[in-house]
Amino acid sequence: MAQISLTFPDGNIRTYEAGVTAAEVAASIAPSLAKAAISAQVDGKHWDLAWPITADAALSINTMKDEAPALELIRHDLAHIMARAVQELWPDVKVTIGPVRDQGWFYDFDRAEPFTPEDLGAIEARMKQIINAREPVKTELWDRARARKYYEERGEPFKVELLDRIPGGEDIRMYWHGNWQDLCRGPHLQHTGQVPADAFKLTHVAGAYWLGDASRPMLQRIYGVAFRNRDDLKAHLTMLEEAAKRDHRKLGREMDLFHLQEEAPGMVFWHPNGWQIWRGLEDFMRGRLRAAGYQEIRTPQVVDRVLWEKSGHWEAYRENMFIVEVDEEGAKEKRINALKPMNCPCHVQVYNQGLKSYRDLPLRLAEFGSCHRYESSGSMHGLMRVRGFTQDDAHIFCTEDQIESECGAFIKLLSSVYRDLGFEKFDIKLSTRPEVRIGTDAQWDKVEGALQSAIENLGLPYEINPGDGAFYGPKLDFKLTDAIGREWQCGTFQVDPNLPERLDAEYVGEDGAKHRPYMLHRAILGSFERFIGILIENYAGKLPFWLAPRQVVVASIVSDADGYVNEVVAALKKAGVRAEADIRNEKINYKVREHSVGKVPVILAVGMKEVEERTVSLRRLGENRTESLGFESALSTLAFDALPPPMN
RNA sequence: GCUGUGGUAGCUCAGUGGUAGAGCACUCCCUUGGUAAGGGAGAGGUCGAGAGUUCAAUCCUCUCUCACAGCACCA
Repeated sequence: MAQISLTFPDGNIRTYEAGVTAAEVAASIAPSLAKAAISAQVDGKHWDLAWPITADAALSINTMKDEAPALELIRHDLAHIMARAVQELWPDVKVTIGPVRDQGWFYDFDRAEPFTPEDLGAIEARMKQIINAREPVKTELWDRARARKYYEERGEPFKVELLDRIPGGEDIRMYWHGNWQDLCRGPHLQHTGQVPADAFKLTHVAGAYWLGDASRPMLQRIYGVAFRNRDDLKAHLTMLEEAAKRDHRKLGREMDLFHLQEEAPGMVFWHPNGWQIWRGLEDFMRGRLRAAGYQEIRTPQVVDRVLWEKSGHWEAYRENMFIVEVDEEGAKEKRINALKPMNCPCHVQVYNQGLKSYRDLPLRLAEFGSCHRYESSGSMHGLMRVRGFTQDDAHIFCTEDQIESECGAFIKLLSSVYRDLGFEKFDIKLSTRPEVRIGTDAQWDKVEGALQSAIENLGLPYEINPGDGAFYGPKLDFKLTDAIGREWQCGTFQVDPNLPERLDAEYVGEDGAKHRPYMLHRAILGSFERFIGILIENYAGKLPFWLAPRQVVVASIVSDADGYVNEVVAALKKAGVRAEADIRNEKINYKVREHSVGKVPVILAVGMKEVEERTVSLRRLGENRTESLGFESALSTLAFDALPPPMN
């Protein structure tokens, strides 16, 4: 037998016979390690303990303490155990695939009737039996023909199709969980008892297309979550509750911000409180854009199809456009217009008015552009995905040489905006040239390089998404992270030489000849609707003072203080603070509770003591203590807090 | 768009083949109370829309619509 050398994480090198399994290696080190082992890393690759190692390698043994491999194995084994449980309970159900995902796994089944919540309970119970039976997990390499025959005979058409999709050279591996087997590339645990029986939960059922293809059959997908121990599972379920508490749809109703209704699906009815947030955000952005050298414009909502044909949208995007037909007087045919789904073609129209010189570039045209897109019914979600929305859109017309500096300036602007809105962390993704594209490689080199060095000059980390750019140019996507760790893609920066070409934008260069400008599409918030939804969820409704729709409620403790309450409110309003009086015939406890639930950041309570001393008792949302302040000092403090974050 | 589940008072939800109920909110009365729900009374619903079955439909059937959870989509 040939010998191989295995290098351990501590640098030790040991010699074994070729074909030794990771389990045997673990046993050779210590019996306790053999017992604790769940899998191995062989040259960084996640390795089943039962697989033979045939060549020199770096090896480390994983135990349940190694979070990533442990979770992967637990979740992956649970997928198999669940599939086995389902087939034991309903033998005619066909199995398909069941990958590990996010916090757990799912498995897709082909079954005529949908699974019910009661079914999930039964499956879960059966799974626990399988786990408690400590059934051995075995792996075997099979001949492709044998595997195919096996699944054909068992009437498992989806498995046959999967088998046929495995590339020719690859091993066909079977995994047995007790007497039940599944086609799987592994690795897996050694026996089902290694899966913690109290740290998983089947969460829900949903339809899902076979292989994610809408033209293929719809299967029944069962989702589960799983962790290494019960506490982690609990923590996860608590986190879900926390996310549910922050749901902007719920908070939007409670805080009386907006509503949606049947007659206008996907279009938001903003209430006074919600619209106040919007205006606060819009004014803030307007200030930042002005300071960054943008000029604000406004372009039409309804535009003739002719323009959309020129821009290419009619061909590529018509499915998603709201079409407006108009009977024009005396016309033989209806004139066809579309609600704009994007602002860019209109912005080129503004650019095209009057001859532009290279001296005018870069020209930055910004619009809080109201757009409409016919989103499919199933995709809409509160404010996060709507059919009518407003982008903080802008297009920068510039020369190729100006792209890099414009990109750098944009990232600076974006990061200051995110920071001031409470998002410290964001990621950048650079999407590079796709297979199908226009333009020469030299142009792509130059433009991609411009984006890349713009990011690098700012010393920011970024990832590359190879091949994910638009057909006309590369782009940057900016993803921010919210208070509970969720990521939201908001900002974007796209380089586009195509639309100026299609819509015939040009400028006169230094040489006196006409040139095509580049067009940079860029947004920071993305859409106001969605971004406000993100803000609400990020702050759990407790928006920063300057954005809060109702900033201060002045509440009387006894009705003899009502006059002073009104005086304080009037003074606050005059100082630019959004203040309201609460002089209802209710106890102060009641008022404090109601306005706390309503997420009002500051409550000023006023009783006879305050009237006599000309003070206020100030209570901030989320704090249980109160602070006594003089009238004037409260006024100046709150007036200062009401201002948006300053620019620097 | 697809699969599944839903739509009953402003909100959260119960309920029944014989045209409906709770809690909170709302209105009024009592209460003037010092920092997260004081007490009492009252008003409020075409039971998502349309069609069908039935002596009778909020309830059963069908269609539509919207919402929710996924999937697909997001040039």
